[in-house]
Amino acid sequence: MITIKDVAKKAGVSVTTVSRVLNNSSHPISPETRQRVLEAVAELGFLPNAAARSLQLQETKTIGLMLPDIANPYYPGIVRGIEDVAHEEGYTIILCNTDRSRERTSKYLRVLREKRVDGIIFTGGGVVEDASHDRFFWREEIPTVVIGKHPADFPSVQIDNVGAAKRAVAHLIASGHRHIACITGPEASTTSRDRLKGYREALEEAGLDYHPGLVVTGDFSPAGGYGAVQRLLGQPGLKFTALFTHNDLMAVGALKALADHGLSVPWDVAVVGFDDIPLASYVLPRLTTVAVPVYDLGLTAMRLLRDLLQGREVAPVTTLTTELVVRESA
Amino acid sequence: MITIKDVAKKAGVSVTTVSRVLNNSSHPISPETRQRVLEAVAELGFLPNAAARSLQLQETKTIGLMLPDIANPYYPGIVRGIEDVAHEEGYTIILCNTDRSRERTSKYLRVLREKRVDGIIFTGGGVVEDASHDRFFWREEIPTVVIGKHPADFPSVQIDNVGAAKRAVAHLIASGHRHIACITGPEASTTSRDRLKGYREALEEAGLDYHPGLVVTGDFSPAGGYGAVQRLLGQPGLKFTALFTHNDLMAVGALKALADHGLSVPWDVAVVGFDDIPLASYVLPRLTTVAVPVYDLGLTAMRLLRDLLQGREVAPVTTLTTELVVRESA
DNA sequence: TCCTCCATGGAAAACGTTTTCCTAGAACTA
DNA sequence: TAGTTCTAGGAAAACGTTTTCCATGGAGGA
Repeated sequence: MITIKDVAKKAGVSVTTVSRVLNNSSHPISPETRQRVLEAVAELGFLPNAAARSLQLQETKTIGLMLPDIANPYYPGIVRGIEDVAHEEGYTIILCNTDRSRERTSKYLRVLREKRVDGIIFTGGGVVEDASHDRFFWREEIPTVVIGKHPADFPSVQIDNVGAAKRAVAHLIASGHRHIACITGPEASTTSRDRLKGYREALEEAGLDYHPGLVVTGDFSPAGGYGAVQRLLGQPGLKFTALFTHNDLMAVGALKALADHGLSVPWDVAVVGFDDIPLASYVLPRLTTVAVPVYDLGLTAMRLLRDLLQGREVAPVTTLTTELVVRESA
Repeated sequence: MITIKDVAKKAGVSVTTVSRVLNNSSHPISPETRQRVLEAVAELGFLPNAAARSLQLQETKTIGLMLPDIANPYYPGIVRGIEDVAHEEGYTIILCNTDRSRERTSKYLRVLREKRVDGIIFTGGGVVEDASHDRFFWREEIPTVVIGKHPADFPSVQIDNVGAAKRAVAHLIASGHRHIACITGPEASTTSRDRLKGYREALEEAGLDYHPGLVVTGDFSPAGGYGAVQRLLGQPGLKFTALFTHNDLMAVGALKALADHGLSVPWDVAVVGFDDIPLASYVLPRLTTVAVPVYDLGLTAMRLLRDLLQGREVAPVTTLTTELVVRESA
């Protein structure tokens, strides 16, 4: 590997000088010298060693991105948003799939700390039980911003889950539905809790009774949605004409389950999802859902982190707006 | 930040010794000393600085992953496969979205080289025009494995695109179809070229004529598939009862276009896609498609890279098998 | 003429590790 | 007993940068 010394030798100057021209330091350099250095750099194809640089500068221009699972279609949009501004700002991203597992999370956190990442963006950790764990692992203070909710008090970017859910359910009610089932995420998910809260608020506001039998818990996966619908349909006396699922993946599973049972959407049962993942508009019938601005979520998260790293003050929580996009399923 | 020196001081030993116990070097260390060091490490919460380590060891335990766009549902599965073995092997992944842009690609390549990544996994670069460009940027020899085809001769993991396409089209023919349209990817895509080749071979083998008017080019996106179908339908005398699209995303767009035209699938026109992205089995009608083992593609790519990094010989090309999964659309 | 200041450049320390030599004593071997 | 081999540990060089000082020579001011 070719180093700054080789460049210095070739240009007939000291490494100091090479470093200065490469970083266009304010220290004066004669035009001829600069020229010679640049030529040497080009001829040798020199690229500074980032490790050496980081060691000296105490910054890595790298950030860690922790999310549950990149294979979940909810996340790639976020990642793209993050990556686009990171790239623009000269940061590089280390991808960490946590699988929401405590072990994987802390193992990755350790690596990120060893690598001395400048910052961390964390998402999908809104799991109440893990509070102590999370706080524990972050004691070291590395600048962090969170997408969604998190027990520790990092700056966060979120959406108004309860409000959005409430509007979604209100839409169903406005369409005349009185018996609205609900498929939630895992019990521990704060996101799902908020969406459930919105569901209940919408019901209450419309003077409708909350019927616990109508809410079944899923796991945010299509299979979970499919199973949930089967459980719903399996209860003899249970009647419902609409379905609110806490994410699109489950909605898609639900759609299939409904079709398998010969129920047609939206005639027999209307369904509205949450997230507006890309596939939502391609499924048949096209899914009515709450559009979460995933790309923007990522974008602003990274911007916040950048501000944090530049020592600026950032808002403790910034809320992005969602939109109910009405398509064919409800 | 706390360093190895602090640990050494606290344990009353030299940094040499600390380093030795931390790396369980073969150099003998008395149990008591080891104990004292470990305690100091734990008490201080010391984590070695990876930059300093890399500088000395000349390895970063980091690999670069270059792909067109993580938001394309074809890729997350691959990434997961890569990440899982990387994590297991102690490697960390830097994510690079190239957008298939020459500029972004070379900018990222530069960063990866500055960061001295131990290796690179490249995918989605099978674009013939870029041969010189790619070769140029890789002249520096950093161990690389490629998923799919690539002009430079790196070890690669691929699938048999022509064979798979041929079998898919043969399936349509076996179902009695004689007029089979085809929606391709961009002209420059080698993947698409291979799939087109398979299409023609299947036709030829069945003694059917190849009709250029039946193949229209898309761009691997749903919108591209939608538009392609419209163009097909817009040609007055054109008749086709089946459609082979070069990826599922376009198939999904095609499904929608067909529905919008009042054509029912598979009765009026049968469609088969390619990739078997997760959504393929949730779209209605469920999509018949060629299942590409994306996770395994990533898995083996990373394993190959690991072998490469360990100095082992690896096969120049390893081909994974695909499977035609017949669902409802054809 | 002497002094000061500026333009230009370099030497060396520092960043935090790993590893190559060394050293010193203890335990063998002959 | 004398030499050799282990065991246990440390000093310092090296990895490749950036940056703080310091040096030199010429220009400008008195």
